[in-house]
Amino acid sequence: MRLQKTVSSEAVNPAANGTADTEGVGYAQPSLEVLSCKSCNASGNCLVEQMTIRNGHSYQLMKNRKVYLRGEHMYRAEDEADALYVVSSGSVKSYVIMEDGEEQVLNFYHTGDVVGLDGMGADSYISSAISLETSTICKLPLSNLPEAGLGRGFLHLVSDRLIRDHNLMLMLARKDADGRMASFLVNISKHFKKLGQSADVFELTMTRQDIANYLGLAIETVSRTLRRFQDSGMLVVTRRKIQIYDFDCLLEIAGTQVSR
Amino acid sequence: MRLQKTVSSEAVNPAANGTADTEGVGYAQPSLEVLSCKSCNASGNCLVEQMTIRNGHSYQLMKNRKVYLRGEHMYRAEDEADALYVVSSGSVKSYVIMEDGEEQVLNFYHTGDVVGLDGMGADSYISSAISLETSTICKLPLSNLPEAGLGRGFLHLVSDRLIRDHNLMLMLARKDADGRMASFLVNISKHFKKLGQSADVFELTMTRQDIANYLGLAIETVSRTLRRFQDSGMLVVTRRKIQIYDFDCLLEIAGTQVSR
DNA sequence: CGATAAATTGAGTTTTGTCAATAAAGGTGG
DNA sequence: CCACCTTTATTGACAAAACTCAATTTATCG
Repeated sequence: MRLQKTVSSEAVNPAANGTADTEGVGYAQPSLEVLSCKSCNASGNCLVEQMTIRNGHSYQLMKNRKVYLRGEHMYRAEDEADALYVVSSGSVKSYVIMEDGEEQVLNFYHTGDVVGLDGMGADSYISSAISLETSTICKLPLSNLPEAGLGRGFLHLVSDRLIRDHNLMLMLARKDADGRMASFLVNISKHFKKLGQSADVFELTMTRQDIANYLGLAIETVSRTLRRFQDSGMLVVTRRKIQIYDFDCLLEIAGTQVSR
Repeated sequence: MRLQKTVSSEAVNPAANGTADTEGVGYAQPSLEVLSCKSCNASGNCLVEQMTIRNGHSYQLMKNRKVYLRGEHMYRAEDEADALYVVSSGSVKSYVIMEDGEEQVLNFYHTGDVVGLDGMGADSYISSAISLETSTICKLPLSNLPEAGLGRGFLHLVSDRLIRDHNLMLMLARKDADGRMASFLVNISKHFKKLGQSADVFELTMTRQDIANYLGLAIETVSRTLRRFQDSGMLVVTRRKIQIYDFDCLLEIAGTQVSR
């Protein structure tokens, strides 16, 4: 095997165990006012909002809002695939566990992203989704979908995800460690910028191990790459905090992106 | 850059130039009998068939059947995204061209596969699709879609594609050259088996360069890996013809797959 | 049959993974 | 509130896998 083996963070992270994520802990019960998509962090960026708002289903969507603590799962592989999840705030990791117990991170999701698309049209999920921090998540039952939201917005949602996946494939197939790391940072930075948050200073919510796993690198390579980026002066890393000083340079190292 | 650079096959392949693929060359004009999805090579495996047949749209789908010669494009990046394409027979490659003129192969498509999903919901395609051999392709105009086929079958179609992409991501992120090559062969073999064709003897329709590019390897590594597989006795390679003798061994080398 | 493209093979180098040791951070309980 | 323990991250030395360059062989196409 070419890469360092990793065990599932599920087995490691204490927060992932216990009953916390199987009970109704953290349910928000806000007033109708608050339930409007307009007041959501993701408003304007939430694709499901665009998808549903025309059909007057936004209220129902928001009513299923829930707070997930770090380590709590939205769903696990083999679970019945009965819903999509929209990240209202916070961040989520999706992953699969391989036969030998190794974990492969498939994607990270931030505010406005839709999680669980790969479960649609089938009985069960093939991946698992876990919250990386205290996150607010809107649950959209799939049973409501066919009638509610399969319009142009939904097609956009799907193709958008496909394109993001293609971007990752391109990154894994053709970029070296520097290129992968730079792409990763650039994508996160762009996302924050789109949300109106700081694009230059942000906190990573995933471990180095998660990043390495996602980028197909060894954890040591992630460490060393970040250090070299810092030594060259284009950013400063303080544990999980990233402070970008030369975004253009990062962009150049990142190279080609597949996007609209 | 970690990997060997490659130029677009479009610029190299003489069949890709000229007017052949912009005119109506190769249009099949069969009788209504032949137009039934039942008589199609992909029947029973064509997801769009499942998607449309209930709605009585199969006739319209088949009417747009066309033969593409090797090197002819279904669409190119930047083209208006106005249709999905179903491979009735033959094979197709989708790819993007990067800034520096390098090509990245995103996927290979065979009988029954749907090409062009990433163009949905947007104005234009971000990738290009080119026929690798003489292929028969059904065109499904997107303008017919919203009314025609957005049922359960379509959701399955989409999630199936997402899962295949995840499988590729997992392969690129965690497998060495042997694992990638074995996965590649196993997937193709399984597909042929599903179609009722030979799973042990088949012809690859893509160049070594395409394979290397798709798997994120150098072309020399592909050559050497195939040779080692042959030396170990598990298969025989004769140029593009593959004869598999020990499928189980190949499966073991391939390792974990993400699938239903 | 000649020219171009595709594929193979060998030699050498580089990137990145592996192993191992250490340091820093964060949480827990006395 | 501090000490301890676990988790996370960093750093160095070495090994291995894969890339690059170069030369050659084998197909393919006009």
